[in-house]
Amino acid sequence: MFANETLPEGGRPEPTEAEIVDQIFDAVIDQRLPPGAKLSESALCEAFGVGRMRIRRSLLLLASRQVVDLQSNRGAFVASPTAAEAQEVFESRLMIEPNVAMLAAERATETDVAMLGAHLEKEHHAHRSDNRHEAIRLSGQFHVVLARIAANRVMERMVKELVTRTSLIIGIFGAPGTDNCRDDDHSLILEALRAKDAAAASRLMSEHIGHIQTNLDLSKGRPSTVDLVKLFAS
Amino acid sequence: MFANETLPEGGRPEPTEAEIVDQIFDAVIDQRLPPGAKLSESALCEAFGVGRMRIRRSLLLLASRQVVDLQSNRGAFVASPTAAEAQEVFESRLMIEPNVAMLAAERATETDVAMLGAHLEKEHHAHRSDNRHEAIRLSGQFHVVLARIAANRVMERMVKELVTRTSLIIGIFGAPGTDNCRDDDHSLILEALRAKDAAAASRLMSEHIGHIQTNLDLSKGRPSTVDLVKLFAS
DNA sequence: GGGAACCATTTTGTTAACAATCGTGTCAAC
DNA sequence: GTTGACACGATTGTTAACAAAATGGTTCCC
Repeated sequence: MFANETLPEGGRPEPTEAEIVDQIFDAVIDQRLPPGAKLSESALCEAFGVGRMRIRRSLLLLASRQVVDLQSNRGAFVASPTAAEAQEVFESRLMIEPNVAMLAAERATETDVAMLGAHLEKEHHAHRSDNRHEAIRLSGQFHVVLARIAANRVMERMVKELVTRTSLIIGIFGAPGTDNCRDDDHSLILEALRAKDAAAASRLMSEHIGHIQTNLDLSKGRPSTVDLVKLFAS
Repeated sequence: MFANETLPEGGRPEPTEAEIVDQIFDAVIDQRLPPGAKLSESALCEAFGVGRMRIRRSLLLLASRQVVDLQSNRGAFVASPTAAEAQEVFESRLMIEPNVAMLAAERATETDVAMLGAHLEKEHHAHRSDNRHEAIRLSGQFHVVLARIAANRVMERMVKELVTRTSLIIGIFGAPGTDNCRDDDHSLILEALRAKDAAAASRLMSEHIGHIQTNLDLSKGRPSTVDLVKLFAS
């Protein structure tokens, strides 16, 4: 009679922890959830329609991937990477993603290339129609799709985490107007995949990450604990 | 009166989740916990002297790092990587660790080199005294220490996870007698660090991981679900 | 008027009891 | 003697009530 027993009443089928985590990841990537945002348990319970236990597990998983900051007796907050952490994230991306792009170029089937092409098309479309959140989300997702083409789940998880943290970093250290990924770079990488040119894919990815980093000002940062002193001086 | 309120009675000061996770990591690395071992909640509660809640959180964290396998309504088991997963782990290590070694060579202070030297000395000692578990543990730890010298926490966490999973892989696919890391390789890497030769450190690490992989037979593996069919055919 | 202490409310953390599921052993039937 | 079903025990999963901590507002004192 009922398609799913766990439907309370015409609602949705009770998201699992992984789904909750993914949704929060996406919200962080496209900057609907800014760094420092409070993630109160009760609000999340209502938002996802699940019990507190599941929310707490999800928050723990998010914390284990450095996307949320779990403060004792205070609650969960979207992480606010420091300049030092930002440095580490980009350093890691520069270590990992060129190799991922290389692998992807070696392993991409025609189907993969077509899929990535379609993804890029959506990216362009979102850009043209000024759909900012969608554009940012797809732009980050591009890197994850590439990792999926490389067919290495370890790398895929890693890239997803790093892309998400990069969104937070851009939110803190980025110039307000600039995009995080210029999609021209993505187009070039797609071409390298299409040509099965692994070396080019690797090089282009290095440059691409360099471009992202260029648009940041890691010195501006967010108040560390001493900011109050500066404020007091003025 | 009492040094710590949370001492039940002369016991230890209630390990935190991170400590429990670390201890289980260590036990997996030095193969005291073999792949597939059952990790029952009650046993762990008793072992660590903590409540069930903390154990469950720890298991969730371990599962999120692919070190334990959480099966619904059945319990937690130490992970048993498949051949495909093993392939992904080594692929990832080959992407990451040469770069980590490179960074470490660039950034190692004299103190770092001395510390790593001391670590290697302990490694040799454990080998000479046939302390198998200690030798394996230190051997794996070497890679983590290197990542710490590279001063990148993202990479450090990653390396720790990959080293741990490698121990499981060796437990499944490795020849029983062989060591996972030949410490000669480690000595060479230390020399590269001492000489601040980043390129050599990177190359040596690549070769080293290749050596580990050489001692595996990814075809032997453990029965997948289809084994019954093969058995039936014979 | 400003500041500090106090109390109330809200939110998080923990504990314990309950429910559900799985594995195992037993018993009966074929 | 083997196979199937059944029931028991043990272990995991969930829920709900409780305890503790922090935030915010109020009041009192200086």
